Amino acid sequence: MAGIEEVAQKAGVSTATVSRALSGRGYVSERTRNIVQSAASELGYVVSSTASGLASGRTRNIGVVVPLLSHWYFANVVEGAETALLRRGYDTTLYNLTGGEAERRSVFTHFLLRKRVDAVIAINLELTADEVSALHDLRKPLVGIGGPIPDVPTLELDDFQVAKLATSHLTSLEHRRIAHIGGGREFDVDFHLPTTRRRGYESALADAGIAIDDALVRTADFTMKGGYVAAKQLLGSPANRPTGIFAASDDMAIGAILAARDLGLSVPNDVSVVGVDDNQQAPFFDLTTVAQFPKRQGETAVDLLLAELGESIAKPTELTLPFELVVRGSTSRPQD
Amino acid sequence: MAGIEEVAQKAGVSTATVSRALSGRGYVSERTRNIVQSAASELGYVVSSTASGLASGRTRNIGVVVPLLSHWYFANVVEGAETALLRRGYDTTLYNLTGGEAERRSVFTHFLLRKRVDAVIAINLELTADEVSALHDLRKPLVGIGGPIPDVPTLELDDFQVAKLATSHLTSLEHRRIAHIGGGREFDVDFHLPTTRRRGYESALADAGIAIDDALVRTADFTMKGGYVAAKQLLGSPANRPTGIFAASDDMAIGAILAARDLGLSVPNDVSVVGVDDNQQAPFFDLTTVAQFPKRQGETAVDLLLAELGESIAKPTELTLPFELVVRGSTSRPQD
DNA sequence: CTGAAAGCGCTAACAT
DNA sequence: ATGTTAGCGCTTTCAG
Repeated sequence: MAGIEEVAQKAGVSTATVSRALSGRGYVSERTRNIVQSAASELGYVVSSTASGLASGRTRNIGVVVPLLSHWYFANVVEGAETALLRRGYDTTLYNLTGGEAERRSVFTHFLLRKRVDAVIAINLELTADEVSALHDLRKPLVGIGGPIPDVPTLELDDFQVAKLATSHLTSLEHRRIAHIGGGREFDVDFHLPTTRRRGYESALADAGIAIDDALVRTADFTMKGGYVAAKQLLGSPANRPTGIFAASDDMAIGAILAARDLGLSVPNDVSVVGVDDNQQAPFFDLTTVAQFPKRQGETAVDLLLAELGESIAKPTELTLPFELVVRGSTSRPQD
Repeated sequence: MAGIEEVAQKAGVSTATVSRALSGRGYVSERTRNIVQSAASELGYVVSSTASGLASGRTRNIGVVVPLLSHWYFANVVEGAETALLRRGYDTTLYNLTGGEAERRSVFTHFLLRKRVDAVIAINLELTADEVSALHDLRKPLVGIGGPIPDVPTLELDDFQVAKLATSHLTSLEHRRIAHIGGGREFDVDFHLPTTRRRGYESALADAGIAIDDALVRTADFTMKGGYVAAKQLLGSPANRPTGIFAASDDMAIGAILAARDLGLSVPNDVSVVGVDDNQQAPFFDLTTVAQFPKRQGETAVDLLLAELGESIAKPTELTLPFELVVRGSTSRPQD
């Protein structure tokens, strides 16, 4: 375990120069840098992050906080962020808040404050003013993904437009009876995603001159099963069966497709289905959906954060996340 | 940002005592400890992990290395590990190796060596002797999940018995024509999981006096689509259609169920299907499967590791991971 | 059981 | 462009 001293000796320079050569801060001649770098790699020298962190106040470690790692979306955001960070020489320290209020509090009052991280990415978390200011007091930059947090730059998906796009796809195919499977009230905490998506759906209907029919709106829990159950209700009703369904997630949309099949209805001939996400299963089920790009979201958050930390990175100016309609085989004009 | 000095002052003791009181190492009287603790919490003092790490050589941070975070299994193992670590006051630093050989090398020759972590959990990675000894030279304990690594304690699932259990479930229901959808050669690197599961399948058949028929063995890529395609082949063949299918993962098993449906075959009446994993979708598809418990696997790895680090934790003695047959509606006696 | 003081290994003025 | 040196904020001997 060689130390900086040995590298300095071997390279015939001072430890300060070694530090400068290896970290890239301060002036070092090309020549010296090369000498130092080869000395370091010959000795297998790697800086001690604790020593460097103590001396400089920078750890090259970013905290990433998620509500539930085992969910497709979060795992992908984290994966994207981790990859981008690693490429820049940063470590990723993960905080998964599945353990309830006490765990969340301990993360924010203890773990994030012990100066292990230079900055924090908060995914889909509505941070309290206290949580934000504790971090700001420590001069830790903070960026959010998924919804507005006061005083924090946040990457947001325009859920209204996403829903409107999905629904408009159906109206443009001349569907008139379009159902919506959205999220229940229990998912409306934090950033009101279910309500916003529902409003987008309604707006698209309004644009097409279609009256809103509450009987065509169901709520579920974002799972396949929830979508299945809701779709059974919608499609089983003898009168007024919808010819199109907009589900607020791919999982629910896939549930709806399976429900249609079980009722002997053909997708898309009898009923068209659109989802949101473009998750792993969407291509297999040939699902038309509005894609969002969680990995890229993680990368963008990293760019934003590192730019704030003063790394030479073009700071993303657009904080609105991209989305895109992916048309596959689950939608078509209504039959007859 | 109070420092240890201020806490010491407020509590009327030396910084050494504060350190001992807060870290729990060394003797401190009950009374003093209480005084120190309240002084610390009143001041909002949290130790600086860099300073503490530099002075003590311990970071209270564990590195977790996975091949692909966005996969159900890995996300769950990491989630289990993170939860267990957080409870013990440890941070989790994540390394996701999706970026290929260069990334892997940089993680092992650089990131893991800069003394940011006290120990490493390697999930489903066949570490080279060099990788292992680099870590051992730094006195970093290492535990593996998923396959044997020389000189490293590793939690292993007995894939042979898992496959045998799944297949025996079918033979015990008196199926005689049992197909297997396994993993292809490209998944046989690292720990030879596909081969081992196939041997378990064959062993169960042998026990039941059933001859092995290569026409009933297909390989796929562990996805729904792969399972679907393989099952279509198996179930579409006019002669010799199997009455049971053992798929080496739930995703492939679900693909097989969907293939059967598309052929107009009923599950389980015309064909029974068993998977491995008990993943999130398994209950919805009413899939009989051999469950493994990734979250618990992560927790067990943490217990093993922290015991090696000298934390007061009962060291798990059983390094073989539990599994369990979960019988749902996708299997029954063959009809006729 | 507690205090004094010497580092832990590096970085960042400051000087040259 | 490089060297000198004083810390960074703790932990841990060693004394008492």
